[in-house]
This record gives sequence, C-alpha cells and structure tokens, in this order.
Amino acid sequence: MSYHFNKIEEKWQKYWAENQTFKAFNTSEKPKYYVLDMFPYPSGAGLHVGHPLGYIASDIYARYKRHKGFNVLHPQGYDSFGLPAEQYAIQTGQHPALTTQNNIARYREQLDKIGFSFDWSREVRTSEPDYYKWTQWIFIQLFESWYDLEAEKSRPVSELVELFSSEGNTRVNAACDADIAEFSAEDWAQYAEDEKEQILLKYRLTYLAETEVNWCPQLGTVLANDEIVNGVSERGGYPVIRKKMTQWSMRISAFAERLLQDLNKLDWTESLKESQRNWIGKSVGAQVAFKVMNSDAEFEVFTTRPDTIFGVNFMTLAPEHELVSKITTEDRRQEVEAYIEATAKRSERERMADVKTISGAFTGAYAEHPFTKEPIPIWIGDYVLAGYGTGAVMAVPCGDQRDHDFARHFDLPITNIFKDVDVSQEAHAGKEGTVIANSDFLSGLEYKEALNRVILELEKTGQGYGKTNYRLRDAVFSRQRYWGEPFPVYYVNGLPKMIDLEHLPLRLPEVEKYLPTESGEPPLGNATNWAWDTEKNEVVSNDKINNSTVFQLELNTMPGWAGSSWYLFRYMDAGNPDVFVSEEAQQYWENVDLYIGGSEHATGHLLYSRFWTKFLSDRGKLSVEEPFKKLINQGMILGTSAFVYRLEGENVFISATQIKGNNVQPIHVDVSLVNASDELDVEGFKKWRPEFAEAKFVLEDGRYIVGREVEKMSKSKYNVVNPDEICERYGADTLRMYEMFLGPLEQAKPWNTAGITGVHNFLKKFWKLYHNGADFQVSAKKASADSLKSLHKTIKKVTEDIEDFSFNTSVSTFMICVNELTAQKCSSREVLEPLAVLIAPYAPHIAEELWQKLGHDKSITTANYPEFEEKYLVESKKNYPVSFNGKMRFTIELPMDLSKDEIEKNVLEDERTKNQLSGSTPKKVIVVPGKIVNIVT
RNA sequence: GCUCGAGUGGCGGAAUUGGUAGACGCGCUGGAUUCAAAAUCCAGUUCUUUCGGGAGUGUGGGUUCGAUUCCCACCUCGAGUACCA
Repeated sequence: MSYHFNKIEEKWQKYWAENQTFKAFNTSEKPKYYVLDMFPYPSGAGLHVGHPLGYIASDIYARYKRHKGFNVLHPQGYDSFGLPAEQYAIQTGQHPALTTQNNIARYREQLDKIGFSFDWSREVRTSEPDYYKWTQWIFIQLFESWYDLEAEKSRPVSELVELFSSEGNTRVNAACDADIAEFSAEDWAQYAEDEKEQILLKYRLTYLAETEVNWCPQLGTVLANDEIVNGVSERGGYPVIRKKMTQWSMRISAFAERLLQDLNKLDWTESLKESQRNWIGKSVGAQVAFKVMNSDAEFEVFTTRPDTIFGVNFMTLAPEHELVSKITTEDRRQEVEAYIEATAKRSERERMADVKTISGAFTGAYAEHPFTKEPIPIWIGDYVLAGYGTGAVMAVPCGDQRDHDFARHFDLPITNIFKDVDVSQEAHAGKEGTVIANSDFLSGLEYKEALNRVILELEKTGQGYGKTNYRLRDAVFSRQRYWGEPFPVYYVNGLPKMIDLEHLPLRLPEVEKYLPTESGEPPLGNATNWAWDTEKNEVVSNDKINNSTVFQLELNTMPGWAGSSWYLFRYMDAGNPDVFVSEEAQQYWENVDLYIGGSEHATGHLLYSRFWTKFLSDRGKLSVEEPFKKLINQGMILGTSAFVYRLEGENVFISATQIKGNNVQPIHVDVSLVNASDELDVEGFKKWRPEFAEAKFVLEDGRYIVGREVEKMSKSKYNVVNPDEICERYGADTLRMYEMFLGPLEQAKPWNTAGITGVHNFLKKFWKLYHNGADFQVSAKKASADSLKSLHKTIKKVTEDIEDFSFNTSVSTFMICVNELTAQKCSSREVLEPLAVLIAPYAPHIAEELWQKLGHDKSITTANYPEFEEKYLVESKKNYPVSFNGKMRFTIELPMDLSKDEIEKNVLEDERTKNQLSGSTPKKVIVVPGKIVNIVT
C-alpha cells in the first residue's frame, strides 16, 4: 500500500477537531508554555505558501513542548479591522463585517489543511464587539491615568486631582504637554470644572491635541510614522503631507526610558532591539539657554556636546521657530521671509531627499554666549528640524559636520577648540582622546571631564541643565476610517467624556457610505444614529442631540494597532464577559514565551504592545511588564516570477533566450503556466487572457523559455503559490517539512516547488519502512546496534536543532536516518515508536497514523518524549581520525563518551601511533571529543 | 552617511568554544527496471590534473601545528534608519 497522504491527513484533522486534542487548560500540574504567532489580517487574497512559514515553525515548537511535558497554549485569531476591507466596501458597498467574515472562513479552511495544533476554542477577532469592548476599556483606563516621572509609573488621575487640590502642580513631576502653567492648590480650587478638565487633559496618557499629522489625502486618513515608508504611505504608496488636526494621542514618550532599558531583559535578536533603540533615539546632553542681545527674548538649544560650547560660531534656528519673526532685524526681514516661504513650499519628502543643498539666512540678531558674553550671529536653516529637541541648535563648526558645511557655505568663521586636531577641511566629531583647548575653564580637559564640568557650570549659573532627549514621539491614535474600533467618547462643550464601563461595547454604527462626508468629516459622520443619551445610556439618533443630555459621539476610530497591542492576553481567557483577562488566567500564563512573526513590526506593533503591557502592569491589571519574552522573526518566502517578452508594439512574444537586441516589454505571466525547466505552456498562455489568444511566438528549439526574477509574492505579479494545491498534490506533512527545509527560518528565501519531491520522497521512504506491500509490518525483534545508533544520533541532533530553531537541518537529519534505516532493513518497533514521536511535530499526520498502528489509542500528542530520550540512550561509538601535524593518517575506534584524557591515552598507546612517533615525544596532543585527535610532533 | 546582517559547488543550503569543507535536498550524468513513459532503485557529481597530486569558503594581509570559523583592511549584496544637534 502506498502512502495515501490525503486520506490520512483528512482523518487526523477530523480526529483532532472532534477530540479537541489541542485544547489548553488554565490549570495544570505541568509547567506552562505559551507559543504565539503574530495573528494574520484576513485579506481577500487568501494564504500563499509564504504565510504559513512562521506558523509551521511555531507549531513544531508547540508540539515539541507538549511532548516534553508542558501545558502549551498555542492559539490563533484574526487582526480583522483594517483598510483593505474598508476600501473594498467603498468600491462595492459590501459591509466590511461581511467581507471580513468570508475572508476569515477562507483563511480557516486553508489553515486547517496544514494540520496546525491551534486551540481554536480561544480564537479572537479584533473586530468583534466582545473583543473591542475591551480595547475600548483599555482606552478608558489610559484616559483615566497620568504618568508620574518620579515613581516611573502610571497612576490614576484621581490621585493627580488629589495632588492638585493639596499642593497645586508645582511639585508634580509628570509627563504632560509642554504648555502647562504653574498653579497652586488655591488656584486649582477656584478653577471651573471645564478649566480643570482642560488641564487634566494635558496630563492624561491619552489626550486630545492639535497636532501636526501625516495626512494622506488619497486614503483620507492620518498615518503613524511607522506607516510611512520613504515619504509615501506603506499601504498603496500614496503621497503624505503635513496637516494640523485635533487628534487623540498616546503619551508613549513617557515610557521611553523603560521601553529602552527593558530591552535588555528580552531574548530578541540584536538587530530587532537595535531598531527599537534607534526608534526611541535616546540622546544625553544639555539644554542651554541663550539670551538674544538687545531684546528680552531668550531661547533654548539642546546639544549632546555642551563641552564644545566655546566653539560656538553661530546659532541656527529652524525656519518654523516661533522666535524668528520676533528677532529678525528690519534690514534682514525680506530675505528671511523669502527663505521661510521657500522652505515651507518644499514638502517633507523633498527636504528629506535633498540633504546636500545647504541653505539658510541670517536674521540680523545676535545671541549672547553664556560664558564669554560675546555676540553670536543667529541664522535660520532648514537643516534644523522644528520637531526635534527645541528646534534650535548651537552651531559648532569645528565639531559637527553639518555646522561645518554651513559655515563654509556662508563663509562663517570656524574656531578650533581641539588640541592638535586640524579642522580646516572637516569637522572633528570624535570624542574619546580629544583634549579641549581655547575654552577657558574647559581647556586641557578630556571629553568626559569637560562634559561633566560644563553641565555643572551651566547649572550653577542657571543657564542650562543636563538633559536627555528622545526621538520617540507620542503616537497619534485617531484614524478617519470606518472599519476600526469606535472611541467610547462623546463631547460635552468640546470636552471629551468617557462612556461608563458597564455600557461597553459601543458598537460601530451602520452607515450608508464608507467615504468621508461632504464636509470632510470621517465616515462615522455619515451615521444617523451616532449620539449618546446620558440618561438612557445608549446610542440614539443624531436628531436628538440637545447638548444637555444627548451628545455627539466621536467620529474617529482607533488605528490598526489598538486591537493587536493586547490580544496576547485575551487568548488566556478568551470569551470572559466580565474582564479582559482574569487575574488567575493571566498569572498562570504570564506572557508569551515564544513569539514568531515578521520583522516589519519591529517599531510598530512590538513597541505599542510593550507600551500597553507596561501601562496595564502599572495599573495593576497585569503581573508582567513585557508581552513577549523570546521573539523570532521568520524571513519572507519570496516568489519566483516568470516573464514573457512582448516585442514593442506587436503581439509577438520572444523566448527569453532569443531576445538579443530586440526592444521588448517584460510581462508577468502566471507561474502555473510554466514548468520546472522554465518552459511556457503556450496553449495555456493563449487561453489565459483574451488579448493573448492570437499571440505569435518566437521559440527556441520549439520551446518558449520564460525569464525569471525573485520578488515578493503577490497576486498582481502572478507568482503566488497556493498551499492548498501543495497539500492536495503532496500532502500537508510534505508542505510543512519542505517549508522548514527551504533554509534558515529567519532568512528570506525564494519558493521553488521543484525541490519539494525530495522531501516528499523522504516521507514515502519513511512509510515504506514499516509497510510490506499493502500490509503494515513492524518487527517485534530487538533492533540492531546500528539501527539504534542511527536512532539515537537522530534524537540527539533533532532535539538540539529544535532548541536552536534550526528546523532546516533537522529535516536533513530525518532524511539521513531514514536512508540508514532503509539500508539496514530496519522495521523494528523499538526504533519506529520513538521515531514517530520525534517526527510528530514536523509531520503530525503520518506520525499519528504510525502511532495508532503501533497500537496506541490516544493521540501522539500525549506521548512522553523524555521517556524515549532516556530509554534509547545507547552507547555509541565513534571513529577518531588521528593526524600528525595536520596530515590525517588513520582512525581509531573509541567510545564517544570518553573524556579528553582517556581518548589521548588510548591514542598514544595505539601501535600505529607509536610507529609514527618512533620513540620521540609529541609536542602537543589536541583532542576534540567526538571529532578529532591531532598530534603535533 | 550611520547601525545591523550576509558573501561557501549549477541551485537551496550544511559545518563556528578553530579540527576530515561542501552534510541533506534539487538539478545533472550513467546504469537497473519498462514495449515505452512516469514512478522507483543503484552509482557518480567543487574545480583542475600528466591520475602522483594541486587549488579551493568575496579580495588582500595576519594569528595558529591547523582558519569557512578569530583579528585588520577592502569589495559586493541585503535589511533598518536618516539633516536627531
């Protein structure tokens, strides 16, 4: 009987579903282990072979951990709010909820065919009211909290109000908006309620603010920084402009230091931590105040090099700096205004692309040096960004290349304050080993000493202080979309109020159109029932708005990352109607032990999720400060696109080998029309699209050869390979093993269906090992020593590989093992039983089938792996090559578990060694246990 | 520009506390089986060679008895980030 994988796989998938084999329980004697995949957005295109890569890896690990005796939580769900469903709705009028539901059904069908061990009883969907109820709840928690910088902790706003009532805000060290005025307890008592609300809003962890945002006109929404790639939107590639809008923001900047420090606790790749560090962008330096001469104006600069303060030759303000118009002298005004206008016209993108051109203008004003009291000219220049630091810099051309370039361009002086360094050609940015000169009290000091000294001096004279800056900005949380979580917010006199917790969820209203309204409001502006009745506590018709009991609800919705920032906790207690996750469930599962997903989320999802976890932990809702202990980025599986070449202006296609000098236009052709040797199915191609029906071909030896290129897999490039087809043709077990076999998990690699036969043949050989013709046949006899050695080698290697996530080499190890067992004609139960357990994580269906035929009545999932490791520890032997001065001479057979000294002794006592040495004493004997003995004579 | 990562046969890729480079698979070549094909099985497959060998892990140096692995310089590719003061 041959290997009927379709039948076997169907049988076991049904068995697992019916018996809820992979259901995890929130109490167990066993230790817990939580394996999570980044949940997918269910797009209309369905899954291609690239999607399951990470899921297969995590599934192997989850199944392995079960064998190892862990209580494993391995759930799956859908990040189901998002743009594509909404855009589809705009085009077709179909409700996004319906599209989403259909897409999810399709995804589920595809996922089920691959035989994953997900606990589907815990499935979550971010677009379900039962789920987004808790997203709204977290939003309210954030609104009701402020950040205490002293305690480095989020605290309830009620405690802030107490502080204000007892001592005002002068001593409160909180993360807040920049424009806070000082007030006393008495002042606070006298403020009207609305005034108090206004002030509190500046402290809340989610707050309304007029912010300059990245507006994408084509998408009709704002985008977060991480949703913009090269100045255009990540989705669709549309241009993005800056625009001022009132938006909800998240005070993530308050958590910058903790987000940075705690990276050290995580088992993530260095490159990923590095991107987060970059994104947070900590720089330590000083804030220094400069007085404008002949004026009462003063401005601050931020610098990481206060030690170079005596090298300041000029100041540069961002053109948008508020002081510019105030300090510009009359004779300079025209030039300065022209420059400001010119820079304002240039888009962010142009400004970014063009970093070579140096431009600026002199304001005519001078600042006073804090120590020398000398006048310093104040310039404006667009190399200084309004949004970073204070929007002003002290320019030290001898120490900073941009300042140097600017000085040379405008012919400004360059003072050298470094000892024995030439700065005439370029700035000297090095710190270590540099001695400061020409700098009054800093002269003769090294960088570190000078730095400390100058900050001390600045603080003493009240002209500055040591300061740390972060690049991390607060995250804009409003989106002008329909298909997202509605904010649980209504407005009273322009002030936001939260809906009471017990009335959540606030469900998305129905709308006629999913586009923004004619007056430019978000799509929810189209809803006719979108007002909140504070007496009935329910949504009512907009007609009833009276601003005393019925109020307008918020029209924005939350961004995509809202639902994905906390979903890992919902799996622990999915469906709990009373709380987002129960304390018991959360304390049992803690957080994710292993998280697998793509690296594109390095600075978005992974940072926001860490932020919300820290916040919820501060407020006592969670017992952990980090969501994901260990994280692995799986590399993308790329598609191998195929091209046909059309002669310019004709319906004639030239084989890739015949192009020569012809002018051709490459056209993507569906990869299913091309065979493994790059030959096009010409008849199929003609039928593929009507415009090709009459096409003519220039062939090579009667064949049309296509061109190939490796690209991202996508529908529009016709290079998508569907996992269903692979499962149909080769089986899920083959697909799973082949995806692992393709290469290292973390590396990007092209898909190539041709190689799959190797893995498929391996499974067939494995099957043949215990089948004689049509009959299942295993021997009850003891296995030979060789077979046991093969088995044990495999157990050892595969176990090590799984622990290191080197799944590709473990597939090779299985192949070697089966080849050896085939050669040994081994069909012993003694070998096959542990082998079934070992291979089950990779190829679960064939393993279950074998396990059952071996007489077990429970799923192989319950098999205990350490038991097999113990039982089959055989004493293996190894041949040690012995070489003299690097030249290999002969081998000696010795047991593997000898110590270095024992091996050395055995080798030196061997007759052949004595012959080689012929009486002389070796200089050195190098022994590598398990590998080699090298004798240096 | 900066940060991180990677360069090994025709291809995907193995091998690092420094120890027989090219495991395993694809492809290719030859053979068996077959009327034939598919499938399967067996053998071979880094290059070069006067069949003794010789060369070889991006390039050039270095450390070492021994380097794909460690160090220095350079080249190429990929990812991230970018006037961040």
